[in-house]
Amino acid sequence: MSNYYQGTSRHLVAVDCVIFGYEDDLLKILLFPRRVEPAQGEWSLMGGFVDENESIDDAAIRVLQLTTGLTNIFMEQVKAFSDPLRDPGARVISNVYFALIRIDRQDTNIIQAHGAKWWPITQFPPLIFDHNQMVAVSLSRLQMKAGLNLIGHELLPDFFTLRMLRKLYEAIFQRPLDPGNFRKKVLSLNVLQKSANKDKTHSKKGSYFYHFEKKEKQDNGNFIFKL
Amino acid sequence: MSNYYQGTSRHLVAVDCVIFGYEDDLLKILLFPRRVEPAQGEWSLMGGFVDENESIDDAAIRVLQLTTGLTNIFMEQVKAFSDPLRDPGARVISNVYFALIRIDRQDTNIIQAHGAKWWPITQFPPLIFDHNQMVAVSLSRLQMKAGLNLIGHELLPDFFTLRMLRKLYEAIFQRPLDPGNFRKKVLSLNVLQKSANKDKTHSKKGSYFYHFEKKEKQDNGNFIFKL
DNA sequence: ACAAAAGTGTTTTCTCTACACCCATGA
DNA sequence: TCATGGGTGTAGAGAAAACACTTTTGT
Repeated sequence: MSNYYQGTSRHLVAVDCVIFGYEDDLLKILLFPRRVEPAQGEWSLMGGFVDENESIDDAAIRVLQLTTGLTNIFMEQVKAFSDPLRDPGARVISNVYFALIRIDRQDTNIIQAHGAKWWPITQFPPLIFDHNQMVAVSLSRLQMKAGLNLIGHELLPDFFTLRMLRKLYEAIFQRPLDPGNFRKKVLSLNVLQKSANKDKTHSKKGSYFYHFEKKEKQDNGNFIFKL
Repeated sequence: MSNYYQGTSRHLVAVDCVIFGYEDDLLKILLFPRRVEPAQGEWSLMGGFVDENESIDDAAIRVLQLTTGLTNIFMEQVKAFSDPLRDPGARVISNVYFALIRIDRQDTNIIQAHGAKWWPITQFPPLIFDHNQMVAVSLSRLQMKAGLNLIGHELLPDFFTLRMLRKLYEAIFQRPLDPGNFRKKVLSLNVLQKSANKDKTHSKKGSYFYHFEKKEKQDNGNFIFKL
């Protein structure tokens, strides 16, 4: 084997996770007070370093598991942030992931042990380093994904009303959507199954709960919503 | 400053570039015979390691400059490939970029000095490691981008016919496009300026040359073509 | 009875698509 | 004049948007 690889720089490589959740009709992100210097105590995304023998995907999965107690989370690589000066503590190349989790399923103890807090995407404190930018890029990636596929499975409880799904999309795209048109569009995709029960908390009439059909015949390739 | 960053693994970080060009009505990629072991002599993307004090963007720009002689190239980060075993020579995390260059502007000497060769995207030799996958992901990213913005500025000569632009899109999406509809759609974007000259090589009547207007008022946010 | 949200239907507008058809010109 | 690609026009399908209207039920 050659020594081609010798004499070249080696880098600290990290992952940072933009963790999205949905609660109280609001799209939220999970933020943590940073435990170490520099910028100790300030709000940041949760991250961690990539180990010798794991892929960065695996590193992100590990970080998510440690911070939320959840496995099998939907998650997608966003992009790498690599300005040599982005982290004043050291030269760290960070790979950003966005994750979608169901807040109702998280392990509250683990979350609290980290001092983590859910913040609305429309109103969260300033973040360290380039983490604000990471959130912004992740949100637009989430919008892109939500326009391509019907998400909700990843963010809502098993059973949800069309109102909830619409509110979720309104939170993601940050604009109101016509209830009637939304309903027609979503149901035309034939991936939702109506249940027998109704949610009566928001209206006298009540709205039916739906849930996602088992086998995902998704990836229709067409856009659901204009962005 | 804390020693939080100590004791963590350091990694070789590389960039690999999927270089797209357009020639003879074909979308092509630029491939290189690998100069070092392992897999010496086999076809691969051009890549290089990220130095201590450069961003990975800068590393990609540097690699592009070294291999094509071009600066100021359009280029976009695609994703990181990080399987610990992806490179049998060492554990290397590679960030893939796709670049769009005008073949007519490249520095032929530099290209030839590397033994590089342009291959049609529809027919190129097997590549080393996970480079085939890198090309596949980059192509679909290119399709996404071409559907969002009108590209062509990055791949075509300054003056081009609508035929050329259409052929480019046909090459990118790998399907025929209706000439009349394509013309109407593209011209409705109001970013092309008709010139006085005609190209008579493809028809007796000749087709006008167009060029992109100076100030890009692009990013209309809407899709140009269904994917 | 009424208010309020769930749910349905209708109308208008816009875009995509297919395809017919005219135009210009070199051979 | 005729074949060929350039360029224009048009009719139909389908989707999106706007919005009127009906249903249900707790208060």
